[in-house]
Amino acid sequence: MRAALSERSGRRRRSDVPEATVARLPVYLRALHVLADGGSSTVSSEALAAAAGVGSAKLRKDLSYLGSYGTRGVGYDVAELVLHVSAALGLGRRWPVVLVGVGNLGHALAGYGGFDERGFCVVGLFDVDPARVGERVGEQVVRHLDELDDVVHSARASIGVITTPASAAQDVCDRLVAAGITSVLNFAPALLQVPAGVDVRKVDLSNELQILSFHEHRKAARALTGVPA
Amino acid sequence: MRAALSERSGRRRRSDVPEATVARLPVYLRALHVLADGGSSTVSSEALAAAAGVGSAKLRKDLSYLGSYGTRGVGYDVAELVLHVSAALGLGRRWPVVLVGVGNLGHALAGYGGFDERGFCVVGLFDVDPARVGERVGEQVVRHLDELDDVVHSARASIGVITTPASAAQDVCDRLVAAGITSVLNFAPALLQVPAGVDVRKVDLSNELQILSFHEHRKAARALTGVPA
DNA sequence: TTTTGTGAAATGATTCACAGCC
DNA sequence: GGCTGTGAATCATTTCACAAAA
Repeated sequence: MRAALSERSGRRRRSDVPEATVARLPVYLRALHVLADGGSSTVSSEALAAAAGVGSAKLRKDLSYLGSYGTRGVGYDVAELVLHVSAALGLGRRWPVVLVGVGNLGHALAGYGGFDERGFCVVGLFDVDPARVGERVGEQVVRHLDELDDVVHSARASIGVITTPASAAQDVCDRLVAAGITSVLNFAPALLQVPAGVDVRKVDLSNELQILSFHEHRKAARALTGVPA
Repeated sequence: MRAALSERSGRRRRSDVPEATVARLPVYLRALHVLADGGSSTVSSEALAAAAGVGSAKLRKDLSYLGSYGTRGVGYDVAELVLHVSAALGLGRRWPVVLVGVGNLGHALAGYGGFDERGFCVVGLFDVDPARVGERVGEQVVRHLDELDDVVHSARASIGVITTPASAAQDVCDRLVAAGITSVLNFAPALLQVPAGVDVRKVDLSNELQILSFHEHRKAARALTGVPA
């Protein structure tokens, strides 16, 4: 028996897009920008799908969750589709982002130019190491983590990036959430515990390498077992 | 009409693990190491699942693809399971890795300690910028990209990491593949074209942020539309 | 009694294939 | 004639729920 949600419908609502589709929208958006820069004004699902590295049927179905923005017999208007995909991704505004942990990786990410071009801007860099506090990185000066609340509130930031060692990640995450952050991008190799309503995505270098090594291993085994192709 | 593969069976073979499961094995492995370091010698699927952030049924089914390594009524032997999961991931050996593009991000990754602890070792750093060639980073000296073939062959590397700008990524990828690399981890925001038999995984900061902004946007919309919980 | 391992059911994602529109 | 949008079919993944083992 479940608490009565306002309709336990199996039907998909107009505004909820499958997770798998959401994860591909940024890819489509980037492909669209490339096409626009290349001078295309319209594009077929076939061509856009090729540029994005997916099948055309998948692309069309993905876009259909956002609305019906193509023209049969013609294709999609590139500029128009950029707007619709951007809107779906919430890129009508610029999102302020705070980053905690200004070590090697934090430095690299803070210096990454793509931030501003893609709808985000770094409004605060934080660390606990006194040797790093005060250092200038890009447009920002590294602040002590104690100033997190002030910055998150005054910049109205809701997205935080964690680039600390694993041992500090949960504590930092708790402080981010306490300050009002509701989306976290975690580069630390640690599982983060967060309250409901907070989204976490994780990026982990060694996980990715281990997934590749699984496949390498399998390929090597195949070669030995004598599978020709 | 398809070329006759040696049996077009719908049945899953003993040694092929679903992709979704493969992607979780590194997570389980890390959780197991944490448990081992904490002194646990056995663990139940419930406890390991909690440590890994998944449901216990999913964990058990995932592990069941590797074999039957638990004891009913007891759980899994931590040390033994570490060995089995490591073996499945192909971590019985150390994988040599080459990295191309020693900018901000390349520097950061090259300096990342976790490499060696997790079954990998960097055997070559490459760049085309003469200003960077010769620079010492960690244990390695940055080489010119022209030396790629030599190093890949002599170190028998099969995994390559790309941390160049997007504009160089495809060319670098082609050179990696030509040198014999068959697994690529791509940090450049570009779609890579590779021949069959080569695996590519992509990590993209702005994609991740845009996925988060999608959800932030939706949360904000929900709040306005007056959804209480 | 406790906990695994796993068929079977349920859910989610992808692909097919074509009606409908330009 | 060409291409989108989308039901229906297929395929993949997750969850359920319980028999079997220790």
